[in-house]
Amino acid sequence: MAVEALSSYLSKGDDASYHDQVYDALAEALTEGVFPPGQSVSLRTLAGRLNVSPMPVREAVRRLIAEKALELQPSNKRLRVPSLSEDRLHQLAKARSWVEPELAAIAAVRATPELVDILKEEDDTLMVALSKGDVEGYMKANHAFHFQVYKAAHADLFYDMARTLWLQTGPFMRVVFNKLGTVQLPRDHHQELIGAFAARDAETARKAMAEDIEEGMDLMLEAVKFQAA
Amino acid sequence: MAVEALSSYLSKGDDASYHDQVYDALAEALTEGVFPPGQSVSLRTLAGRLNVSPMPVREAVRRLIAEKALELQPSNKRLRVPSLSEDRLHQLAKARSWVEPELAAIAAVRATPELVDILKEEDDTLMVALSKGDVEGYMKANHAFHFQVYKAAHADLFYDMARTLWLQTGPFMRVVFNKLGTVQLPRDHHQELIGAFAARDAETARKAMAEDIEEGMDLMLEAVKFQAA
DNA sequence: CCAGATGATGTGTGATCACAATTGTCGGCC
DNA sequence: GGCCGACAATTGTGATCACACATCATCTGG
Repeated sequence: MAVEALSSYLSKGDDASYHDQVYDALAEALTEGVFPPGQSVSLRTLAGRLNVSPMPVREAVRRLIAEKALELQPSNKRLRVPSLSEDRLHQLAKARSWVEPELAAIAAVRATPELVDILKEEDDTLMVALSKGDVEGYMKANHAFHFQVYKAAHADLFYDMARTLWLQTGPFMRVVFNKLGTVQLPRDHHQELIGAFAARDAETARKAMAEDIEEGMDLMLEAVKFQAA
Repeated sequence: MAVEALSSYLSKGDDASYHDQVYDALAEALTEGVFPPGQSVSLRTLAGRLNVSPMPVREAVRRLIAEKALELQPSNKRLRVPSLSEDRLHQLAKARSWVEPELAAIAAVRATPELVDILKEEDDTLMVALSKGDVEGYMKANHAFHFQVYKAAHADLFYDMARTLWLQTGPFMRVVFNKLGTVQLPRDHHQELIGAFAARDAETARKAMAEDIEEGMDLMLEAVKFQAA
């Protein structure tokens, strides 16, 4: 079970507070889809896996609940990784299709040659994972690529919105991509994006990012419709 | 000091958990601008004012920090109501100008005659507050009006995004509007909005909401520029 | 052999205590 | 009279305990 490997997500020797470290660990695990939707978790179990008392876990989890990355089931009040309804996934797609192209446009005009180089590297490791059929590696690299872009925009509010949206899509995305296999994964628009960044062309960057996201989310929307039937 | 009246925000006799009640109380107080930006607060003080132990307050506050409605100062790690930079306010304006018209458009096609009646009533109380020069009453009524619309959209994700954005703008809005007085407050587009709802016209509703928000946020942007000088 | 009651376990929630760090406040000194 | 240092109060963080409730296992009675 995935939960056991959690402690590897803990940043070691950090001077940040425990609940921040726990939050980071859980957030990363969630966006990378370590937890499948519907997975139930518990404070004490997580605390045990992370070698901390339940206290910091409570605060980290409270924050994740606020970001809809976790939920308390109304019936038993027990903790769980949320499943996505078709309606909610549709809203997520719309929201992502607005914020993330916006971030790409902002980042493009501020792009530096260094950033372009970093993006090329990230995209290389992504392609390697793809060719090896490594879904986990693909998701990790894809996440790294996108957020390298978003960080470069220096737009905190939008950045956090994107982060929250990925937090919600992560678990479901992992399930879908696992089922599809890397062969059917969307041919991403990262090359167009890198080109737009090199040229500092905001509108091309915006459009490339929009297409990248829409294709990915379309896959998930199809999957959720299929699952409903 | 505003903090003292906090207990009136607590929903009495509710069977919800304490931290939820505390959260609701603080959230409402923040969106209505009871706390000025920069105001420092403390867990034990809030707990005392709300007649609960510090424990539920910690969880409520943790959630509000996640939503950027409160912040921990990096230096002291002490709790504070955040101030808005011009850049952040700009992002808030952009985000609100996207989500809230979206919500209005969705709600418009689902509009019922009952909703239209409710909106008319809310708008009446808003106008009364305006004519009396009652800034607090205006903000309360305006908040109620908008979220009556957003609730009708039945789009949870967008709704929560709007809620979070209001949470962040609330404290600053109160300061600005207090300085301006109700005379200079933006002539809202609520009548157009109500008309669009009666006709179930999504695009007119979207445009009216967009203009409503942009005018309000423009006032705040001017204020923040003035304050910077 | 199976169904229903009963105890054991695990759950989130809240209270209380301990601790290190920061802030605020007095008193005394120059 | 104004500044500085020691002491007291307050802060957020974490750990531990208690409790009500839900879930699950076991055992008993038919």
